[in-house]
Amino acid sequence: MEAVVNQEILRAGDLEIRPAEFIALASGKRLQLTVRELELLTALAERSGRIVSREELYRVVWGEPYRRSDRSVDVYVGKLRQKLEEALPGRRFIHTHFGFGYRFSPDPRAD
Amino acid sequence: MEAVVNQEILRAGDLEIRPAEFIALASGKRLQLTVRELELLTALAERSGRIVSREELYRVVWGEPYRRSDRSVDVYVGKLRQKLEEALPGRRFIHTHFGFGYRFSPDPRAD
DNA sequence: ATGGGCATTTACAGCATTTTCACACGGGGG
DNA sequence: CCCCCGTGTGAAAATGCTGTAAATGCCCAT
Repeated sequence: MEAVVNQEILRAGDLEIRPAEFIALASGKRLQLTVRELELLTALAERSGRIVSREELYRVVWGEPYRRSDRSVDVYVGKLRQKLEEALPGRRFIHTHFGFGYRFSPDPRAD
Repeated sequence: MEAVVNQEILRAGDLEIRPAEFIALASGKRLQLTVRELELLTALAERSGRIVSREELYRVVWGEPYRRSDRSVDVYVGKLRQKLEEALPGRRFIHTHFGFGYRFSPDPRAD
């Protein structure tokens, strides 16, 4: 399934994402994310647990054309990590898989 | 796309390979492979049972040009054996055929 | 027009992966 | 039984990927 939907509410640990309202909450507190950041986080959370390639992420969040040299995904993953770390210190949601891409995991144990 | 399929799940004994997700499992436990390692394992598993020449393996995994002096395939077969041995001790999946190449066999009896 | 916020691009250091290399081993033909 | 050449292995060298910060460009509201 290409993930469910935009009217959905995504939960992942202490995180709650409401794509329809352009809102993400960390332990009930609202995260100050930009549109891109929110969309990237949503895309990752919708694919929770599996490794997602930059190519796929770029396609979904930015829309089609993707050049191997484009580092946008990396940069935005960095920004997300920063804001998530600030909101929920010590947890790590987004994992790097060298050569493959990124994986979102709500569960600290499944790392 | 090369040969069969990326959406496929390959099974071989206690091994399971999901090329689409960049994952290989040994008895359900996830193998920590790099891109090359995973691609080589996939190439071998897709040709399970037959002897595959270095030339063919190199062509499929690396892409064309192959020099007789290149030992990359050997080195990576070594790395795979090491990681497989660690995950599934005593089994032997990749067999050497002196002068010809390698053969992948999921079945311990068919050696 | 100007400033502010966001998106994108670039630069670079650090490190994981990949490739290359040297050497020891061993199977098979003579 | 020996020798030769193909092979396994470990490690060094080269390559390429990623995290981070900072520069640049873009758009909108004022």
